[in-house]
Amino acid sequence: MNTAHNSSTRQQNSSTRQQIVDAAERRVTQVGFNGFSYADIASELGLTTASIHYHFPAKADLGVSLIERCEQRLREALAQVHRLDEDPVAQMRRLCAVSDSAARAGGMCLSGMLAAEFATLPRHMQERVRTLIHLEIQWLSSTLHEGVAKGRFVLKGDKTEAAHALASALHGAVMVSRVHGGHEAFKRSIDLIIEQVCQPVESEA
Amino acid sequence: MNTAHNSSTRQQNSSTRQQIVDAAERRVTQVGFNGFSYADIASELGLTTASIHYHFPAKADLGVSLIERCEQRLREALAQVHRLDEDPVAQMRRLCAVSDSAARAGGMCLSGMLAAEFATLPRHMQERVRTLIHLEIQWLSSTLHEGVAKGRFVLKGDKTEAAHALASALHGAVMVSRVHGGHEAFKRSIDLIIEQVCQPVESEA
DNA sequence: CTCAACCTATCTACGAGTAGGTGAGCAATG
DNA sequence: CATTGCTCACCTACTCGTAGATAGGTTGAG
Repeated sequence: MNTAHNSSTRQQNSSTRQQIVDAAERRVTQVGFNGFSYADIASELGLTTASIHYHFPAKADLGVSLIERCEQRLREALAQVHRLDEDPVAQMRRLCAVSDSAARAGGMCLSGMLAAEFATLPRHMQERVRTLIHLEIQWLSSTLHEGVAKGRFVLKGDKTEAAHALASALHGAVMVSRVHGGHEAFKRSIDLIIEQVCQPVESEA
Repeated sequence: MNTAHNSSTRQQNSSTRQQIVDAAERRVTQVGFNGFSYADIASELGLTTASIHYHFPAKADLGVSLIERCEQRLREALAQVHRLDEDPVAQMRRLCAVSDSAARAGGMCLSGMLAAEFATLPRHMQERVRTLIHLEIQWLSSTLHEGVAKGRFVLKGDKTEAAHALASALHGAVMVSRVHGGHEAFKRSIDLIIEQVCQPVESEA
């Protein structure tokens, strides 16, 4: 279940801590950061709230860890993409897949949910949310640049603006489709948006 | 202070009740339905929480009133549009203006925020949120139909799908831009999306 | 023996909701 | 036309539950 041999730096036990963050992430995507309590996670994991406070003294600490992990995953995926020189259209599909799994589960992306809750979040979390969303848009933007350069996308205007619009559409589609239309509507929406905004040139049939 | 002469049907005093709903709406668009308390509204209006409970026994009642009022405004606007046979491109701009004012204020649309909070809302509110979003999409859809018929939009695919995508993009743009890019980014995003998805034919210069 | 990783027990706060009271305004009636 | 009675709109003063957080004890592995 747990492949970590802790051979690396330190990070103590990590199993329980990991599970807490996992559970918190699931909750956030479903009910938001303010929608769950330590008690919820504790009962799910068979712990007490005090034990969670041991790992994350304040809820904001848990929130920050959550975002940082998500951000790190994004950076790693981004590095992977650059290392493998992955096809831009495939990159785009990969990024959409994140939203897609969120939509399939009837939840939202971490970043989207936290953007909605933004005004109620602790300062530290707000800054992290900003950088997380910024990173998403950067990814989209660089994918578009690369895709246009390689002739895989057709796109006249500014790439950063298009990236911003695509990120908006993705997060919006997840949000809207979970109350109206469901996962099918989500897929049709983003297919349409991607098609219209950056006109991907599929490899061929 | 109170301009109501109660000469009409009934609806009792309505002034305070109105103010409560107004205050609640402002709060919801900024911090969400779960982000404010009766105490917040009470102190803003110089009342006690008990007084608000008098008008809205449970918070869910306030929430439902909130949504119903919003829905009614939408229906009225829709009726107005049909009565005046307003230009489809102008209709589209009008609907965008709602999101625009929300984005300008750094908040979200009522429907968008409630969609994000969906899983934590009382059942009664959930149903209303569904119909509200449904109505928005219907409006967009009929506007697109009409616009295409009148040659004001260029749009090949299914209108309902495009409407869904547009609604998603609008709500997403409001949500994303308030944590990254601000109002300017919002405007650029929706301009781009509208342009790409339905290619409005402007009257002329 | 020490320390990480839990636990029990408790505190404080705040939020939703309730109970019951007050006073202004109006309506009917003796 | 003054009295009685009712209701609306608000109040004070709570209850009850829950959430975040703390203090300090226990356990088990190295």
